Amino acid sequence: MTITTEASAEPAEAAPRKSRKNNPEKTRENILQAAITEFVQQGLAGARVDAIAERTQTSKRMIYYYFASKEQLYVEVLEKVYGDIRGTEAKLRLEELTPVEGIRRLVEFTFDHHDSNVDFVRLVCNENLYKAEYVKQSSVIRSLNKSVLNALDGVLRRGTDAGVFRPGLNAMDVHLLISSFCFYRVSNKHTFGELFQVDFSDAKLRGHHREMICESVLRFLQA
Amino acid sequence: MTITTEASAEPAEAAPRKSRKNNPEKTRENILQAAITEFVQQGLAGARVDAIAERTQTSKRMIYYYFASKEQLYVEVLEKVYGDIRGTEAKLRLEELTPVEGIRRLVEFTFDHHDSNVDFVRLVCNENLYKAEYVKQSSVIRSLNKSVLNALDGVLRRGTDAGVFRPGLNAMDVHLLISSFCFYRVSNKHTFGELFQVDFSDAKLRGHHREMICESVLRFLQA
DNA sequence: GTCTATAATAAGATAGAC
DNA sequence: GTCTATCTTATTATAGAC
Repeated sequence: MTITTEASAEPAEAAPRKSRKNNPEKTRENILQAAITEFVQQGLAGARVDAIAERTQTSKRMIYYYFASKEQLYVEVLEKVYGDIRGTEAKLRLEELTPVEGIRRLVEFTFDHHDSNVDFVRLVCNENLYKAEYVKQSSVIRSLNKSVLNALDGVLRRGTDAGVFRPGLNAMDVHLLISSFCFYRVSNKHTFGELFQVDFSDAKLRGHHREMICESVLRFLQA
Repeated sequence: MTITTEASAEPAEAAPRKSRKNNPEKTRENILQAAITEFVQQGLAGARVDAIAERTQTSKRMIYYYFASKEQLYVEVLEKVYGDIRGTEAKLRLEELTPVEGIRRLVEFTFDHHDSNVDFVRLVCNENLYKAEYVKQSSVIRSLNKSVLNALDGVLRRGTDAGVFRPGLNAMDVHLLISSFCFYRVSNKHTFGELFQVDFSDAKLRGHHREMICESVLRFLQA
């Protein structure tokens, strides 16, 4: 009589079965990266599942296998891209700096972040064209973004207490001021560049804008 | 002998021909308006020619008859929307005001314009996703937008000469500062609103932002 | 888990009558 | 100039073998 023969026999037979390089994690990640590229370049409506598949080392079938639909894949792309920013502000350690230097560091960080993450900016633009429909679908995304306001609020308070910043300042207002400039400069570089014949990717202009937004914000806060 | 009989006979025969309400101008305009609505809501890739036709009092065939393709229709939509702004800045008569009041009027105008023209903002966003590809195709659009810089430059000069504004100011920088805030507040209201749980259409907040950008710009210019 | 082939449908563009 | 019907292609999604 053979008891539990099956279990002991399996492992030996499983190996020889042509298991090339079945790697679910890697395949999923591979699809996600390809999707980011496609969605960034084409938007949700413009993106083609076939095109995503072509950017992949796997097939279209796998996209549906892992993500069920184009829309759900898009939501996961959003979550990933938004997630990449999480915590980065926390690492700025603004509380170790003087209020003025803290603002300067935060502004410069925000500027650099947008400048070097065109993909993120484009996805957010696309998402606004959809009235944030997909961002709203994700419970993950909403849970972020609160750390920025807290950090900023701390710096503002210290500055006001020290008398270098005026009283009555609001963290969300200041964040809006900083974000709008940093975001717009990237999101609208093509139309603005065409209409006024300037090149926003020019390093010199970039540096000038970086300094400019710092000065602008600091003047806004000034007592 | 009958000389020029054809010309005199034509008008009488043309009328009885069942010309219901053939109005090329009106039909064209009708299509263009429908297209604006559709492109604003869906973007270029998302817009459906069938959907545009449904918004029309005419048929899909007419869209191709007048505009040849979806893309060309889109370009004409862009031209129309950009064109609507032309000249409006010129009517501001900034030269009649003090420099500070001139800036205030320009900022408030820009703010109000973006706030009440969400359609324009959305189309520009969409256009940036296409890297201004279609704006570049239009020779009409580029010819605009120069009046703003001239008007602004005049105010800045007068302010600097009067000693109320600091020297070394650049019109494009100031325009960028104003535009970015006014544009971003409208373009990103959905994601920003969702992430920070605020409603940008709230009248009170709107007034607050209007005052805020005025103050921000004036502080930036201050000597 | 992965592939190829294909179904089902949607969408841009056009034919041809009036 | 305008309409209805349709052609053609592209695209999302799935079936079924391995």
